[in-house]
This record gives sequence, C-alpha cells and structure tokens, in this order.
Amino acid sequence: MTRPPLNRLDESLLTPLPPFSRLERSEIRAILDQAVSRRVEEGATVFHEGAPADRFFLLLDGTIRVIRVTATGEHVTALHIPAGQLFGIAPALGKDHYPATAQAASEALMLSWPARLWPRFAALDGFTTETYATVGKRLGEINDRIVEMATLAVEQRVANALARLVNQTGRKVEGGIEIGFPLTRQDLSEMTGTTLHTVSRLLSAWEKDGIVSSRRKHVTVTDPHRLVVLGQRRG
Amino acid sequence: MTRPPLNRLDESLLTPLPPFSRLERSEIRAILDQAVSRRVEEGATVFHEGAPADRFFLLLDGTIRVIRVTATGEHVTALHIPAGQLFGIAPALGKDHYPATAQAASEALMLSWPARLWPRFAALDGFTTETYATVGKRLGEINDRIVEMATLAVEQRVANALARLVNQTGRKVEGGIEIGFPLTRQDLSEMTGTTLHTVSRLLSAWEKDGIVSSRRKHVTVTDPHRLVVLGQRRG
DNA sequence: CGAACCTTTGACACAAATCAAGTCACGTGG
DNA sequence: CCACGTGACTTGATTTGTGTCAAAGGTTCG
Repeated sequence: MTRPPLNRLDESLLTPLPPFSRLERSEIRAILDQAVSRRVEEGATVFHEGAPADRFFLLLDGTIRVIRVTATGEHVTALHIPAGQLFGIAPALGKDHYPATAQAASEALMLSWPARLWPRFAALDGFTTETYATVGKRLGEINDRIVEMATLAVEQRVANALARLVNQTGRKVEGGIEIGFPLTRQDLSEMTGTTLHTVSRLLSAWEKDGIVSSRRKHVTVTDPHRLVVLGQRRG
Repeated sequence: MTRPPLNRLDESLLTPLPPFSRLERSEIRAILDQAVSRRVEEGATVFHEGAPADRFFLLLDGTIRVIRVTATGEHVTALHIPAGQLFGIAPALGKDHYPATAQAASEALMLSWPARLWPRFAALDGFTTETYATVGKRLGEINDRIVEMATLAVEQRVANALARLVNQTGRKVEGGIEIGFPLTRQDLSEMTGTTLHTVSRLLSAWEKDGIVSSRRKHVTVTDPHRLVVLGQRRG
C-alpha cells in the first residue's frame, strides 16, 4: 500500500505549488527524496480521526474528503481538499493526533513525509507563510459553513454546497459543468446536515427545472447561475 | 479610546501566558513597551469584519465574542475568546483584513500591537508554536460546532453551548455556576442558530426542572451534570 | 442473474419558526 | 423619587419545512 519511490519523482511536481514555489531546486530535490508516494482508490481512508499523526501529506491528484463520525455513527463532511494542497498537517497546529478522518473522494495520488520532518520544512523560506495562509483559508471556509448552517434552509445549503463543488472541482462537459468526483445524494446530505431523501427530492426538482442533470453518482450543473440564486435567502 | 500606556505595564501580565512563557524577561519588557492597552465596555466593538487588520490583540480580562453578520442582517456568533488568549491574529494567517467582527461580551481589557510587528513576534522562541496550537484548538472547536449543527436538535445545541460557556467563563456562586458575562436569550440563539423564542422556552423548561436559574441577562447553571446529559443525543 | 447499492416518491408526524400579544425589569431624566 | 420608555423575557396559536417511515424501481458489477 505504502511504497518508496521506485523511480525518482520529478521536481516539476512541486515547483508550481505555492508552499514550494520559492524554494531552490536543490531544496525541492531533497524534499522529494524523502517523500513517499501513494495511490489510494475511491473511498479508501488515508488516515483515521484520533490516530497518531505520524505523517503529513500533499495531494497531487484527486480530491480528499475530510469527515468526522459522531458517537451515534453519523458522518459529517467538514471539508474537501483539492489537488495541490497539503493536508493532515496536524503537526503544524501542535496536534499529535489527526482531528478528523481523510478519505479519497475519487482515486487520489499523494506524497507524504514523517511528522518529525515538519520543523525542517517549516524552516524553509516562505513555507510556513504559505501553509498558514492555507490554514487561514480553511478556517474561513469552515466559518462560512457555520454561518450557512445557522441561517439558511436546507435547500439553500445544498445549493451552496453544490456550487462550491463546481468551483473547486468542476470540469466543463457538454451541457454544463460536472462535479469532478463521484458524488451520491448521501454524500451531499453529509455535507449539508440533512438526509439523502431531502437531497434526492431537491435534485429531482432542480432537474425538472433544468438546473442540474444527474446520473448515478454523477452530478452536472447545467445552469450554474440559477443554482447560485437558489443559494441566496428568499428563493 | 486607544491610549498609550501611562505607567509601565507589569511583566507579570504576560509571564504566565503560554505564548510568552518561554521568553526572557528582557524580551517581555520590549514587547510590553510596544503595546498599547485599551479598555472597552460591554457590547463595544473592537474591530469590524472586513476592516484592514492593522493590529493584533491579547485579551487580558473579559470575554470577546467573535461574530459574523449575514447579508440579511442576521448575527452569528462563531466563537468566544477567554482572557489570556491572542485574537485578531489575521496576520498569522496571511490575511490583511479581519475575517469577523470582535466585540466585548463584558467589559474587557486588552493589549494590542501593530500588525507589522508580527514577524518579529513570530521569530521569538516558542511563540509561533504556541500561537498555532491556539489556532488549532479554535479550528477544532469550530469543527465541533459544525458536527453539532449537522447532527443535533436545537435543545441539544443550546445545552451544549451553555455547557461550553460554563467551562470557559463560569464562576462559582451560591447555588450553581454562573456564566461570566451578561448573556441574553438572543445571544444564545445567535450561538446556536435558532430564535430567541425557542431559547426562552427551553430555559423556562429547564428552570422548572431545576437545571438552570436565570435573571435578566444572567444565567446560572444549577445542575451542570443534567445539562450535559441534555446535550447528548436522545434526551 | 442476482446481490448490493443508489435513487425515487408518497404519506405522515413533529420540531421549531413565525405570528402575535403582553408582562416584566431596569435605567434615565424630569 | 416616580414616571416613563426601552429592551429583555414569556407564552400561546398557527404554520411549515424536513425528518421519518415505508416501499419500490433502477444500475452496476461480480
């Protein structure tokens, strides 16, 4: 499952990514040589909530879903992480256990390093600045979700969740923009704090109105503008 | 309103606080000499969401409420900050504008420094580590709130919010533990995403059951254990 | 071909928002 | 010091958005 790099990883993997972009070629080389690369399939778990945070990760391709499971077994999706970002960076926040579970929303490709190397990374020029900017963005996102949950009705929350996914992972297809990974009604309900039944009803209604179009596990937004409008207060 | 320190601030103000505890006496002296102290009264705003983040703060006494206001004018309370913590640390997260509004829940006393000094603080031994541990804790807290909002009913959310306030700011009084600052039903509703009416009904019911006791703007929890039980799933 | 799963739809129940008065405490100013 | 006004709180009646319960249809894959 985890394997050392068989052939050297190419430096161009990291150069375009913000936390690494200011580094010297030699520094990037050193970082890559210490990385372990890993491929996980759709739905597989990368690490579990509460497990010792022994590694941190960089997502090269795919999407990671960050979820938490309650005492009664309900799943709540806290966040989606797009390709190009660090995740599992518990060490950066003074935690020695992962605060949530990370699973692959679609097949994913990632690099990882042992947590004990974090301080060395942190010492690199511009690395911390960029990292904490990412943390700041996530904090902002998650805050927006609280405001949303506190003030909006289910329909608006689902509309906004879909709109966010379109922006983060959407890819143009004929007739609209498709979410970039397999997505069930249940998944959407776990992102918005509702039930798969309600999501199903909403998507059915929206499909009738020509706003979305969906097949099993695939959702395409055909009228993004109207979707955004649905997300506003007052329908 | 903002005023320079008239008499030198005492070093013992900072020594016990985690981000400063590892610093030399001389370093603390230098930090204090650059600080501006400020007292704000109950309800006053320290800084507004969206304003340029030109200063960062340390709360010496009182409680700060972090709120966001929606386009339609609703208020949502994201977080309460207890005495002894840094706040408004937008510079630490790469932001040059405050992402939320901070207001004093009770009369509050704070120090502040210009944002441009942040890098110098960050270079001090152990300072960043402790700061980001705080950020991590807040991220965790806010995450818990999302899980709560997604899975719990109103009664349980309000019970948990009260329980949290008891832990953070409660002080023993005869007959129970009182929340450490003035708190209205409206305030509680803004923390839990419900209406003041529902909160009022809940508190009335709990008062009848001997779990809380309240007078105008003051809430005392008389049976903390049963309150915690109310916060669990299944009442 | 069957099993596992995702999805849809209807009927019903209920928690909580909304609508609507009205009482009660407190601080202010005359 | 009392009257007045404002803001906090309470409580009932009504409405409604969503969850829950229930059943069945559709897809995919082994």
